[in-house]
Amino acid sequence: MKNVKIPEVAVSRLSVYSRFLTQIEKSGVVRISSGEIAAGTGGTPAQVRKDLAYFGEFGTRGVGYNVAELNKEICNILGIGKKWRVILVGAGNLGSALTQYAGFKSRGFDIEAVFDNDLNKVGLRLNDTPVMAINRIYDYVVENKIDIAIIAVPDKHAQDIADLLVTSGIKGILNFAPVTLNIPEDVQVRNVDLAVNLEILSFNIVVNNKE
Amino acid sequence: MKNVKIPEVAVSRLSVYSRFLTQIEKSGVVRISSGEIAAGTGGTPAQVRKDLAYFGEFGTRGVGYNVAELNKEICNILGIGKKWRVILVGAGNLGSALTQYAGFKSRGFDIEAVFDNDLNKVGLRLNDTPVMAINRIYDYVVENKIDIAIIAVPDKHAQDIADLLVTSGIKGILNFAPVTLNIPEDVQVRNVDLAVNLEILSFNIVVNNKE
DNA sequence: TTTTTTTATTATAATTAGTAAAAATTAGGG
DNA sequence: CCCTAATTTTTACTAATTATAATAAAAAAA
Repeated sequence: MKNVKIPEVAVSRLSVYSRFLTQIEKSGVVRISSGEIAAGTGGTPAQVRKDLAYFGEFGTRGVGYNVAELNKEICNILGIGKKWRVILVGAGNLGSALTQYAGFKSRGFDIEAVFDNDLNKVGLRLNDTPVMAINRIYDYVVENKIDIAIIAVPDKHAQDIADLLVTSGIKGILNFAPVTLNIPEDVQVRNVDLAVNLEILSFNIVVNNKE
Repeated sequence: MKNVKIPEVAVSRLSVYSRFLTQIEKSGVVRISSGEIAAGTGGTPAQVRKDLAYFGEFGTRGVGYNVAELNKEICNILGIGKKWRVILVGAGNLGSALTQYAGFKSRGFDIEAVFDNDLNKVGLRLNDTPVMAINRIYDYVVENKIDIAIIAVPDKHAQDIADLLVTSGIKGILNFAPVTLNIPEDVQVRNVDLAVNLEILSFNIVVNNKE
């Protein structure tokens, strides 16, 4: 493996390229140029090529890229299709939305169990996914070798859940609680803060109107 | 206003600082240093200071920052407390979760109406927010001077909704549909792609395990 | 064969982050 | 009450990262 650090923004763009390519592939297009990828994903051709160049040579000069082939490569790079084992903690509104979210399943991230501390929910199914008690997380993760956990619990419980998950050997956490989690370095974390996005938008609107 | 471009990552960090300060303020802390802010938000002291320095001098040398004062400044910078008028398009699972999302309301972003094309939902209330028909969006945005719209509709409808919103004079769009929207430059857009985050996580796990 | 298209690679520029030095404030000791 | 030491921000500078542009190479078309 190449020993250059890959910028995280580049990785996130790869993900977007892949989504675009999947869509394009369905519509029967076989070959595509960096310019077309850029147009479809809101970037520049140079950046598309640069992002891909981090990982290898996937195109043919004078021709472009083979859609299916390139998409396969990107999926490999991103670790999609590895059949990650994923659980969700928190069966609230957001949790419920996430179990339904088509974008997860279609990309190989299938939530197989939901955990909640509300005993009225335990034993039921949330959009066809079984709901279990929080105190069963540890055993479940260990026994089923769960890779990734999605945290969608209220702020104040997030760190406790995270600690529990870390102890049980989870590899990655996607955190929707708007708090900064304290997690050991070898466990990967991504924070999705919905309010932050709205606030950046707000800032941009204000700046834009001032100019 | 200063004429230096502010990095978007800096803005997003400001948002996180503010959230942290709000929390700290509640617990009665009056003064705080950049180091403490960094520790609480997962950054470095230098970066905290740098981010703040883009906008002015908020601290006192040898002392630190006044928690309440600094938070107020950041909120001003981000445009929080401006009482943005926000609507949501799409009353599905995700939409439902978003109307409930505490992080929005507590930061001044109160969703005042929801729009959906399912006539069975129209006229009802989604978590206390009225649901209206899609074809009323234009008039509603114009008449009520709506600032921001949140798009939480299926992919294939997202661009149409966006076009409609743009025509009606919206200032900003928070897009949850995993597609690249075509929007004029003077309208601000933020894309929140949940699957992308999971894929970056996946990539990081793979890379981490290889090392 | 020559021109056009398009990628890969290298080089340059721009942006962003980090470091170190300077300045200001507080607090303690003489 | 003044001086010194400790703390912490501000500012200027340096380093690292990321993006853009330019160039070279390969393939296809004319």
